[in-house]
Amino acid sequence: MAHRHDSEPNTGTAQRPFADALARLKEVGLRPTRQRLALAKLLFDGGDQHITAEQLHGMARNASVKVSLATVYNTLHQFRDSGLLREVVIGQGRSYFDTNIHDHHHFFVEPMGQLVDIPVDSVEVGQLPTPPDGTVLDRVDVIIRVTRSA
Amino acid sequence: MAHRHDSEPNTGTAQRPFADALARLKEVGLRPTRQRLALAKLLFDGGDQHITAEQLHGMARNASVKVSLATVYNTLHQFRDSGLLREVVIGQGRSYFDTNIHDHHHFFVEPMGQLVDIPVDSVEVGQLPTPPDGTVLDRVDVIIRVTRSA
DNA sequence: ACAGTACATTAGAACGATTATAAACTGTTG
DNA sequence: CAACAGTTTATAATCGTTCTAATGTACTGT
Ligand SMILES: [Mn+2]
Ligand SMILES: [Mn+2]
Ligand SMILES: [Zn+2]
Ligand SMILES: [Zn+2]
Repeated sequence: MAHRHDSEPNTGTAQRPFADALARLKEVGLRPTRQRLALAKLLFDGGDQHITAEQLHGMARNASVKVSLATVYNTLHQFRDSGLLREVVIGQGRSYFDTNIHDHHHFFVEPMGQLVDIPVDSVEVGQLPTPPDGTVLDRVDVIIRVTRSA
Repeated sequence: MAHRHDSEPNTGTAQRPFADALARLKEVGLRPTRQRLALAKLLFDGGDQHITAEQLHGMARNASVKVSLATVYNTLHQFRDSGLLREVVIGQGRSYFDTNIHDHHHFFVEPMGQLVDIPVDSVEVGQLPTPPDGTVLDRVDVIIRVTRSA
């Protein structure tokens, strides 16, 4: 299986943060290298987050993990391709990688570009129109753009 | 007024494509320069379109309109700020400028990145969650990602 | 019409995020 | 351990976009 579903019973990974990184990599068939283990830990320990490549690189540096920006990009893309992460492209040319891989939507707080999750059942999207000829539905993104008001 | 509403009676601009460009610029208080007139014509003559800066620059070149890419960007942004265009940021770092300024949503055909309009009442988005504290709702974008199937 | 001025256009450089390259390194297998 | 495939890395390249500052143009008042 490529990724885990929300409704599956918890297999333990969420509870054992330190052993988890290795298990995740094994599961998707990626070699557990120093860099991937460290990045997996940074990504999956603690709650869900929406993080850019630059930010993750900064977190790594901050945690004294020696890893190049190129590897951060490589790893994020591999994790995305393996279903460990979801990529959210939003704003001008910025990619966020979302550790919440369940079906959900987003608030996008401009202008600083912060993402906030919206549970999928908080938005009633009924009655989808049929896709254009020769195309098949991939995914529905609802982005609620909000701005600072205070 | 900053822009025209869907429900207003047609004031004639849609019917008189050639006189239209000038009228539109006047309406929003932009000087009718050679470049802006030419770009307005390319944008607003004919049906609605979703166009990138590069594409519009290409259309201009193709129509023997001498205009720099910088001016194409400047003009698109001015038109957007004036309410003549809507900007749709989607895909990795690409901006589309949408001549359909009415409230509506989009199919996004990957991987070539074509946009197709969805009338706003074809998608039932009810029951929006309340925005995060200190923020106020700006706009709701529904993007239905589809892929080639044939 | 003309000068004065604010606004607009432009080529080219700069930018920021991302992707490609190709050489050095490391995990795994036998 | 040897051998190989897979991985990491510094660095260059790319892409769309924005900035700069020099030149050109549209409007205003006389
Ligand atoms: Mn699934
Ligand atoms: Mn309106
Ligand atoms: Zn999310
Ligand atoms: Zn549209």
